[in-house]
Amino acid sequence: MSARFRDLAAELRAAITDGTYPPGSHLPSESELSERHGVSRGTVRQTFALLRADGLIASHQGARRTVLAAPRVQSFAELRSFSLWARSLGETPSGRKVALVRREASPGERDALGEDRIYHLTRVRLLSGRPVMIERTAYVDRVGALVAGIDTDTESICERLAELGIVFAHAEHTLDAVPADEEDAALLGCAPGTALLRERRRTTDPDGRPLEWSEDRYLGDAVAVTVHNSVAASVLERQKS
Amino acid sequence: MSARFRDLAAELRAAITDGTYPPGSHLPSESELSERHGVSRGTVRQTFALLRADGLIASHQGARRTVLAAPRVQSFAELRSFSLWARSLGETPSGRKVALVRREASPGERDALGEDRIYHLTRVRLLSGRPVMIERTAYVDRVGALVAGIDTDTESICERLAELGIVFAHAEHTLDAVPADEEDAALLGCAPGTALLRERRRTTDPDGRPLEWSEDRYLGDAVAVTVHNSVAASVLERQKS
DNA sequence: CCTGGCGACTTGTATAGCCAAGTGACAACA
DNA sequence: TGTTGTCACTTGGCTATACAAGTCGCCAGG
Repeated sequence: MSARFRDLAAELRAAITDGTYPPGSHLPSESELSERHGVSRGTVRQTFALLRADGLIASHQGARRTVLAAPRVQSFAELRSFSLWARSLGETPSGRKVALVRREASPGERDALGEDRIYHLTRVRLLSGRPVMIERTAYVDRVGALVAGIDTDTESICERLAELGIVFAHAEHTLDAVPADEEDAALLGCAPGTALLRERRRTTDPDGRPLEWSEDRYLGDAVAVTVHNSVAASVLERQKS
Repeated sequence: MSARFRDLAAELRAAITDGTYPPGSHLPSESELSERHGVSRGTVRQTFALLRADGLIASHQGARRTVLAAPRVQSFAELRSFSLWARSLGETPSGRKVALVRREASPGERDALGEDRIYHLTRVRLLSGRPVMIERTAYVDRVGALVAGIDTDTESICERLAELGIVFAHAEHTLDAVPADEEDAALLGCAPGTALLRERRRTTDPDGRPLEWSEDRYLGDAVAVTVHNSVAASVLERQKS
């Protein structure tokens, strides 16, 4: 169906997950896999490149590849979708729309999205009934028009947009800590000054065109963000604010 | 010197940086580059794979590759090394060792590092004289022994360890927000309860063996962390704490 | 028992070529 | 004018081969 090396990667991922190749064990050699699956060595190498980018395996010239860890599911999608993430934890996600307006873009929003008019959505997200984050998102006009047609309290925006053909491909996140202001405190039901984890996110489609610009604030004692990086696939930067 | 495709990637990165190929422009085709540089098309494709993993270019079947953004320097190394990062901002990094002891590992440390005895270092890091973070790091015995021989107030631990043959290859970071406790406040010179960005980090060598386990706390209004991810090279996970 | 060297195996890098599938510009046509 | 079809070009996917360089086990010799 899809490309052969993707199928093979999925197969190996599954084999790692089900314990055929536990962490610390060695994978079959390139030539063995190529013979067993009837593909060339080049295709097997493309497969390994995928697994390596995910941090699943280590490789060294001369030695067989080593399994480092079991695969984690869908990290990119999970990071963008509160609903997906919540369900993966066995929690029930919900939301409460505070406001959705179409308005002039602020200078920061115009800078991030490159448009003069934007849709702005404020939502409180709850995990099993408890408020844990505030979402303040500016959508590009084209996307915002679609968002306006979604029942944001019951549906997953991210999943609906995917069905409508909006593809989120890249995201840049900036994380820092801020004290809760009066509005945050009222929406989250915490004391003003409580430590919040702030995530500012700019998401683009596969061509690098901006789709959304969001500032989310999480209750510090309810949510953490984890990042995995490696010299091979480097993706992080520290920044002064 | 190094592999041809790495040289070519460095050359293209430089060309993007210096404006030869500004963001939004199109790169030469694979065949043109292969001919111009006297390499095969396969080698050119390896080059593009590197640039793509860094989020620098977009590619589509049938159309030439598009430049998305200018390259950022050294993200992985910068994230690990406070000194490198500070110098890249034009600031003067410094540190003050609070304590370095060899002791029994706590349960959490034993879990992260897999050893019973560890070295534990507490340091305050300053940016141009102002304290901005507290570093509390547990080193695996082998590495800690080397750290003990480093003048931690003047040298960069990370750079010294690299010279001594310790290679940091993968890191997993967990980020959340916490209020400053009494000790934090005293070390950073802020009020207790101030919002701090907490980064817990586990770093391993290329084979996945743990090297260090650190809990760093940043002044929220002085430092932020940025993360870049994409569907192609997915590296992030949100986590309940 | 330990050391050194040999050799089979494995991964890294590079080459050359093939076909499929998508893009984009241009020409012909209605 | 607007549409449609064609065609050169480009990237995606795959095969086959070659050699370099590193690893690991094994065996001979001290």
